[in-house]
Amino acid sequence: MIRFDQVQDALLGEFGPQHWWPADDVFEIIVGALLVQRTAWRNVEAAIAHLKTAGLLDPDVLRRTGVEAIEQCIKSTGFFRTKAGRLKNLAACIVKHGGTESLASLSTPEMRSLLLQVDGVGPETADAILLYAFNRPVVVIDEYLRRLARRLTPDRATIPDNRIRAWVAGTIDDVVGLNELHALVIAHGKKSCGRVPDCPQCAIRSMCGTGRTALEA
DNA sequence: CACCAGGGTGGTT
DNA sequence: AACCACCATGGT
Repeated sequence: MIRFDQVQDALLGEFGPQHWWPADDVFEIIVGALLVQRTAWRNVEAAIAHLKTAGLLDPDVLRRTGVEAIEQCIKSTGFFRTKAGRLKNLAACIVKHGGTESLASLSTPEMRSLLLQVDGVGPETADAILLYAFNRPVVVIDEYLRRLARRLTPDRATIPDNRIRAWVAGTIDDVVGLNELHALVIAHGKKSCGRVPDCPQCAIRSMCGTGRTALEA
């Protein structure tokens, strides 16, 4: 089986450091993780700037703010009605448990199940929050990673999420590495080679399938 | 014009 | 359990 740290090295060589997450504040990272659902990041930046200007980038404030005001700020992210409600759900959950500082004392499994109880937070968003906002060593699994894992196997077999987790964690188990990996996987997936079978042009090519691409065969 | 973007939910087979 | 429509704006 291909070592995932080698995959990461190859991606790093091709795409360079991604320096995620582009924020310093914990709650801002959490808000960004929610708003970026099915949305390009550049459209999230404007929304966060609006929220910051309006003074809404705080759990206790956001929790008690009307949805219309929130919708106005986040319109650029799409699904703004859905996301305004989800932001309030998240803020309410955080306040209920004493703020981000108190949450930080929870174990990773505890925090994960807590996040998953919030309407609008699914597995990927929860894991992104754990990794990028709370610095927990978590493997964030998205469609890009599933696709990548599949093409790295000899028979292109679909691999269950828990297997992907174990596979990645086998060689990448630290926060910095997992942080960089998720960002690199997305950078790779967004490029055209990420959608073409066996990555005919990129650094991953030699690792796909049996080690030979369809083009070389 | 069509298609995609750092998903999740609820309903239907 | 596997699909499906839906959410909705902004860029290419």
